[in-house]
Amino acid sequence: MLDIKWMRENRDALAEAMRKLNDNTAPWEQALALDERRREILTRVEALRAERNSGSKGIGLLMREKKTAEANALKEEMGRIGDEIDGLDAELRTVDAYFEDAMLRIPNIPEPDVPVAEDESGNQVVKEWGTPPTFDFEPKAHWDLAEKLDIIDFERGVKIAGSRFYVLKGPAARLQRALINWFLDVHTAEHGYTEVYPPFLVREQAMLGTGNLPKFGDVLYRDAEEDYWLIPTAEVPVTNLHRDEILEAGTLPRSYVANTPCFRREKVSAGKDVRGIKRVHQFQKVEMVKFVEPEHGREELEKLTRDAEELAERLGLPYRRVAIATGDLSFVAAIKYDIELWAGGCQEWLEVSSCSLFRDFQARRANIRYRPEEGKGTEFVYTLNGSGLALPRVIIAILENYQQADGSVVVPEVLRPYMGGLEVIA
RNA sequence: GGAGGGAUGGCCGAGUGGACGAUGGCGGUUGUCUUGAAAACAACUGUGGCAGUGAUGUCACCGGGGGUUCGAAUCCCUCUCCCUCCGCCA
Repeated sequence: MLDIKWMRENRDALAEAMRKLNDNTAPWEQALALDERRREILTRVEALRAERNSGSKGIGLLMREKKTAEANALKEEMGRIGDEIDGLDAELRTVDAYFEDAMLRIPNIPEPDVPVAEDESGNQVVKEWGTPPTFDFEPKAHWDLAEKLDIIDFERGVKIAGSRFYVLKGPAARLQRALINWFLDVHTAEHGYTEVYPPFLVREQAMLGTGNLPKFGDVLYRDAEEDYWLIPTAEVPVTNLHRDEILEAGTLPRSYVANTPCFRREKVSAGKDVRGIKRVHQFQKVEMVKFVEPEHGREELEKLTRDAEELAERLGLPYRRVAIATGDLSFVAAIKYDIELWAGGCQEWLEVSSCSLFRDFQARRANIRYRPEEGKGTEFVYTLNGSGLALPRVIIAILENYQQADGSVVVPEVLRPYMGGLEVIA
């Protein structure tokens, strides 16, 4: 959520930002109009309340002095004011509801250095690491490799749960577990993150806090009878750890890492990427989340992004960092880098991490504040997050890049201690 | 799932319709005293909205939402969470 005061005072900058985002649907003009109307009513209703408050006190005094007739006359007058307040209150409530809803549907403002473009065609590769492997044979896609090795069971996944579900088996299941454990060990032991195990089902309020609702309910799974939503990423429960809290400045930055399943309806992309495990309804992901002071936002984004990239480097997987353009930026992000791994079989760059700075956008929604050491009062924290990393696509990259002519797959060295010393999946 | 009890400021805890944004204690900040510290004493010590350049004024907030009333922390309804007992269960 944006700061309404800032919106009032920077109407032009706001309009310019929405233009850059290529978003014609954001109800920012409605929000500003509703805000004006809201304040108008508020001023009037509060003046009436002040009048009624002092009148009511007067009634109390008169009653004590047994001046019943005067008290009754005053009661009648206050009753009339009360009716007027009720009328304005009802109007205020309606205006407020529309105002809140509009505010929740306005996207974040991009950072000044985000590439400006209408859509993803403006995304910029800002860094490349490693060399895509070359093969002296025809490299296979992971679905072929996995089927031959009998380590991913696509058919039974579909039998049990439908399309876009899969079963990891034997060495593939263990490879995923090895990756998760190694990721968590690196982040906690070397990068200063605290591991958490959060709920995978959350209340609507939590989804509103991170910005997944109200706009993106169509990609979420939910309980039909109760207020439970399945998390699409650990970002949701972990960011909400500190909802409605005031953190002491000395305890910032706070860095958390969590390994959770992620559930996504992937409704928008039906028919796309149906083969393999590139786009699925359920997958495991290790997610990093930070709460920081505003002045350290950008610096922490760089650190977070490096924390993710380092994993790819140590796995020996070629990757590139992509700066996402304004028109392709997610609703909540002020700036976002995607990390994409090269997959030598299907010859594609696969997004395995999105590292974002949200500034105070999520913190305003979730009411996460801190007390600055200097000065008084409270400020909203800045939140950040990024995957480190999403499992299925890392598995794809390992299978495809480390494949050998006979269809076997070499296990990256850093993972061998986590695989019981296994060197080759054959 | 059934029955009952509860939720008050950073923490503990009082308050059952009228001067209560809320007694008191703890904690915190500042000051006095002291060479310094402790102790003692004193003052201050919640969050946010609106109007105003400002001093300031005003409104809201006693778990969330709604209602009754001239007036609600206090009465009623509802939701959430916590506790006790019963049932069930990895």
